[in-house]
Amino acid sequence: MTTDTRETIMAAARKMVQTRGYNGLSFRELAKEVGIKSASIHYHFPTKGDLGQALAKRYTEDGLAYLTGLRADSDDLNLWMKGYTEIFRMALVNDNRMCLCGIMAAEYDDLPPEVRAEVDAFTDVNVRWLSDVLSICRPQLSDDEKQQQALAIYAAVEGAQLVARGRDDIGVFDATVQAYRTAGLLP
Amino acid sequence: MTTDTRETIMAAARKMVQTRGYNGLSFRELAKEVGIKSASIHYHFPTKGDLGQALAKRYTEDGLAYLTGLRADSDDLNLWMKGYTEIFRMALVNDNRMCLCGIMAAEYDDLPPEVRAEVDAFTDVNVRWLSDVLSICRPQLSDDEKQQQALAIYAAVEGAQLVARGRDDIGVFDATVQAYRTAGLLP
DNA sequence: ACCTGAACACCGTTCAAGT
DNA sequence: ACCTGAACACCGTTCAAGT
Repeated sequence: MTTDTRETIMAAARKMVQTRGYNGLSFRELAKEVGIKSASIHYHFPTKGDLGQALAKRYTEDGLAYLTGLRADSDDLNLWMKGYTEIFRMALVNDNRMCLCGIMAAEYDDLPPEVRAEVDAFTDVNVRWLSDVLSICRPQLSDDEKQQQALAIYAAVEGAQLVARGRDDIGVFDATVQAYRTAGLLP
Repeated sequence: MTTDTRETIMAAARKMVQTRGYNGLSFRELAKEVGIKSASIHYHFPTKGDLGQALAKRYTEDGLAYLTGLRADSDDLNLWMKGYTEIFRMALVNDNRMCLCGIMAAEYDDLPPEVRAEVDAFTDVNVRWLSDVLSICRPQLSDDEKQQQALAIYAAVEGAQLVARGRDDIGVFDATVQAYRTAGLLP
């Protein structure tokens, strides 16, 4: 069995960013964890921006695969939305981490352009999926309204995660999402 | 007229943090803007944590004064809530900045304890004020329910700001808040 | 193909020294 | 009371050098 150094780097870096953000990611610390020198990280990812871009791209791909699977595995709307919020919930359960692109969105102005583009792409994937779900359960909405409603759902869930993370209390996340559901913001 | 160096530092630092976060705040850059050497910043704020703490404390005090004023100036619920979301809106209008404590919440794990405590205090002030407003317009709710509803409103608005900031589009913020209002999440 | 040590300009912090 | 230069251990990055 061969361990792919590039993948090892990405796995460790993803965890670091989900905990401390893009600015909090240190090549030297990362190198120590992987067991190589920090200069060697640059062999695999020439700049920190390249690494950030690769992380966000992979994160979005994995998320999209999960969301596509959700819709393929059942046609129960409740399961779909439960599965959607579950991604964000699991990040918190997993060492009180955040959504990779949510935490980097807060650092938006400090992000290299290539990372910024991938953070935007993650938002697009979320909005697109939610918008598709809304097409089914709220067919009376116009495309613009669906798009806007989807963005509102995404924003609210990211906010719930941000606030619950600060409280280090998964109960806050659950109760907040429940409040969204009760209000009818989530279908 | 005397210019208070300490205040000059805080004003410049607040803007930097609202744009690039606590980690993005550089003493050397800050010193350049203020016109002193970076070592001199340490005379006023021994550590970066001290500065961050002072910033968040001041930000919360100013916010609380504004919110208290809102309730004193009218007894129109709509004006209150309009005024509430307006704080977050203005940060975006003002060079696409974020709520000081919202952006620092994303860096929570990297924050010195004294800064963390002030970020928590800001959340508490928001939840308290919203909860008081809910006491008036939703008197049937229990204290726990009001508290939870207030937290959900705060989380949703922070999320709206985070996402709209990434889009650099005040229209996204407005439409998202409107979606919250329509859903009945905001009173 | 993959890794390294050494150097560079950055960072927060400390401290002895200046006025 | 307020500021400074110099030093320290950090940071991302570069590059010539190793295997």
